[in-house]
Amino acid sequence: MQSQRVIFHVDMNAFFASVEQQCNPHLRGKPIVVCGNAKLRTVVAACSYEAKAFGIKNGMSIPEAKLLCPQVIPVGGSSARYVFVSHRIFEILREYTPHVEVFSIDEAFMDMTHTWSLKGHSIEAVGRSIKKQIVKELGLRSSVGMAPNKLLAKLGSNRQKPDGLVRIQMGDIPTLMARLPIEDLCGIGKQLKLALNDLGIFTGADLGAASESMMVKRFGVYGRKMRLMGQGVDYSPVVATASDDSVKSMGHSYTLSSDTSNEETLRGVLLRLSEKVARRLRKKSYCGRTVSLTVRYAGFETRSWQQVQPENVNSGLSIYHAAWRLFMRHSWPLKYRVRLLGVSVSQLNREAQQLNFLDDEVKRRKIDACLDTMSDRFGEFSIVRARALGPLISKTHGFLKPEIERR
DNA sequence: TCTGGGGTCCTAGGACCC
DNA sequence: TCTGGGGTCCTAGGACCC
Repeated sequence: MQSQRVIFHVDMNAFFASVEQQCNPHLRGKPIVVCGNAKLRTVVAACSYEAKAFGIKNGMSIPEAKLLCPQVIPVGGSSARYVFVSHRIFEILREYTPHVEVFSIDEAFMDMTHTWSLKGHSIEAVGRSIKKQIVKELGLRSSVGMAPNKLLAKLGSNRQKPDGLVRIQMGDIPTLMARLPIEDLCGIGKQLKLALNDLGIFTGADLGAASESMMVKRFGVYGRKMRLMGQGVDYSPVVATASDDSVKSMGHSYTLSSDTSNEETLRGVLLRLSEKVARRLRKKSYCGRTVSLTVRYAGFETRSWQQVQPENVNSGLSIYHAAWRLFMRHSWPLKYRVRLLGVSVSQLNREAQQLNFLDDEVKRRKIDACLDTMSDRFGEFSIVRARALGPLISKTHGFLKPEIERR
């Protein structure tokens, strides 16, 4: 019975920006935005509440943010730091229940059905206790939503920010849905909102009252699911996240500092991305069978192609060769200059990469192992294949340059 | 808006096999 | 070969999330 479940959703407030402010006291109380290298084409990944007050939002370009708030401070993000803090947060949550589903780097669902009464005298008291512990240990504020299912728990944590604590019960649903814009429901984005609005559906209540056959006809199985969302119904279980085994793909992409059709530059970027993906795969003892290439052109048109490889790959060179083949087959000769390149590997598995250890294969593995050791010791890309230096030669593409100069 | 980077899941058509 | 139907894999693209 879903009405008997007790689900929490814990959502960190302005996570990256708060971590930065916590680590750098001089940033506290100031409007900051966390972004990639501010000199390149980047967008706001997170902004402090002081920045939000100026109307700055995630996804905005830096010039746009500066227009709204000239004194805004762009801060280059440090993902290792966020991952570290994130792990600690989830450890805290696991002290309350083993059923913790990691939803993103700063969010998790918890099934507290059988454990809340062991941890406090009321459901709200347990929520408060979690928030308090995160502040005490990490100095970070969070919002906690408590409800009979994941959909409503997430809605709850979103309703009060920062530092929220909101419980939604079955009896609250009619009032809540009557005024809730459909786009506030997790799973309804820009396109679905437009399509639903076209059908005269604007609130959660509209959605819940829509005809099921019409919804299924228009949206397929997801139509049925959305209609239930409008009724506040969600049967999906909290699936405890097993540390790394749930990963389905690993990839990296890079937006060039300016659009280019220079083959050497493109090859260099692709090789570096491939090495980066390969290194991550090896670090987690993964290899994968499918290599995908994403190309975004100057006009922002984005295409992707993939190919299953004859055998599992986790070496930078084999990923690069596969990606370059896809590029040559589908995107060469270029009609437009290239804005972004992305490489990813999917169909991951942990089986032995290759059975026949040919001489070349042994050599390749030695080189990879050596690259990994060097990168671990001296930082990523302290050592790279010569081809990856391609962009370094051209001054207009600062891909590797900042990395090298830092040393 | 001169528009990042990391993912997930779903769909639909074609190839291929039985 | 003027041919059915089901199952599975592969590929491309779209929508969503943070």
